[in-house]
Amino acid sequence: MRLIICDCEVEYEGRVNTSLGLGERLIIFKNDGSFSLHNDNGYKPLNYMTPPTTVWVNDQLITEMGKSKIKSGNTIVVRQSKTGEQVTLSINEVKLDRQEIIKDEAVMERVGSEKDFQAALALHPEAIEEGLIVLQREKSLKVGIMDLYCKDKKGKTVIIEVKRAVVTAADVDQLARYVDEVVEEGSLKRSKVRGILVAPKLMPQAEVIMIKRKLEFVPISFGDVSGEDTSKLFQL
Amino acid sequence: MRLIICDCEVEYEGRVNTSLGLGERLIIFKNDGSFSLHNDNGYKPLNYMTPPTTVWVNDQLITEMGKSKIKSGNTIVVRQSKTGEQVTLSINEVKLDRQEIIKDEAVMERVGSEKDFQAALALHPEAIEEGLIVLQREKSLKVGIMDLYCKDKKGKTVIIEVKRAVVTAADVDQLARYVDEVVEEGSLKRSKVRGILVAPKLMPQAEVIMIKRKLEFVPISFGDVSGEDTSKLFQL
DNA sequence: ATATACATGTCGAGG
DNA sequence: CCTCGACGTGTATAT
Repeated sequence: MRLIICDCEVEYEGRVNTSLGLGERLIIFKNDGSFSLHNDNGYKPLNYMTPPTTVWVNDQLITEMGKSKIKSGNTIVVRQSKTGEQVTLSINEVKLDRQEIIKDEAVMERVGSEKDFQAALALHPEAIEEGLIVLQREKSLKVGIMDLYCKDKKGKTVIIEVKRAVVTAADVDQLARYVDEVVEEGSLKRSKVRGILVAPKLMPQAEVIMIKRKLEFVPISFGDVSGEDTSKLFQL
Repeated sequence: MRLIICDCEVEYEGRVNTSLGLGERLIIFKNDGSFSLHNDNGYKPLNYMTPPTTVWVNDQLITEMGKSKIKSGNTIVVRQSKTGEQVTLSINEVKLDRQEIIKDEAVMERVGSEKDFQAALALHPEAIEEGLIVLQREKSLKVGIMDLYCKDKKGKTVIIEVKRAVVTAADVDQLARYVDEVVEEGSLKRSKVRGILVAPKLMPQAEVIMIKRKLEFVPISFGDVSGEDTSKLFQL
């Protein structure tokens, strides 16, 4: 990992074009070829590049990032090998330049993803509705993959779409497509198939569409069904 | 901006919980309160926090980031003031610790956004279809805002949804909602209202829905209509 | 390689 | 403050 703090101008040419006048920034070249450029605001970079990249300093290809010299007046080009997108840096003054070796073998553990939520609901379908039985998780359809395929206590087919955060209009339409396909493919009556959105929150726009498409919403968050101490997850 | 390279363990408790065992990472505390933690892969941080934050070192509130001492054995807590989400760092060994002042007044210029594309299309509607007239941009509806409100040469109402990259299923549904509202609110026949997706590319799933909802797709990219040298934008 | 859906999505504009 | 839609979205997973 190479850290450079410098006064520079920056151009990006790719899916859009951006340009940034003179200013001091932190530049990070990582070992995997990723590049990012930060000012003093926000956790996100102003410009970036995903690997694989090639880096050129004054039209000279850099093979070992740690050994290249960078000084005032240099032009650095970071080029995405696959897409050809590139960032061009015009270096005015280098204020810090360090090559650091950071060793990290750890793998991040994560609890609370949508998959986790879905799994918890599959174990406790009664949290959604009394008498609900989960027949299959991640059932494939032509138009996508439904989260939970169920039957309710009256024997109706129930298709459940799980969202860890908020249900949007797009999510409702997605569920509506699943319900449509199940009705059509199974030659069922629409009244025999229910579609339920399970999430902590529903956007107003989504609610309108939900009602229009005769779908249902059950407000549950991961904490409600995870049981354990993982239940202290935040709801924004 | 404070840069710290250290061996540490990391926990995040918030919308999800994450934990990361011992390893060396780069930590960035920015002036606006944002926090991020990087390993040597990818331009994205492993953990991060958006402002506003408060930072605590061994339960001591830090008021000036530049002046706090951080050393082996310390516990650093970065807390999102509004949401309460927090990252907890257990510092094993500090390998680098620098407080840097970086001044950047520049504002990034950007060309090629969807707004730009929309504006170019409004100037050259003939690129979409001969005889098309743009009546209004960004026309408000109950269910959202349509990009371009037009009439075709036969006098039919045309609603256009512009995408700078790829049309997805969600985008088609979005346009379908707009068409539905215009038909219902204006008590029009569906056959008198057209919905057109303008974008460089259409996903297969999106095409299926498009056909089912009787919408149209016109393949155009920003470069085709921008005319100038800004036309060298990439299509992934 | 391509398509699909998730993300601690974040961010900014508009009401 | 909330809602909504764009983002150089990136990223993993399944096909």
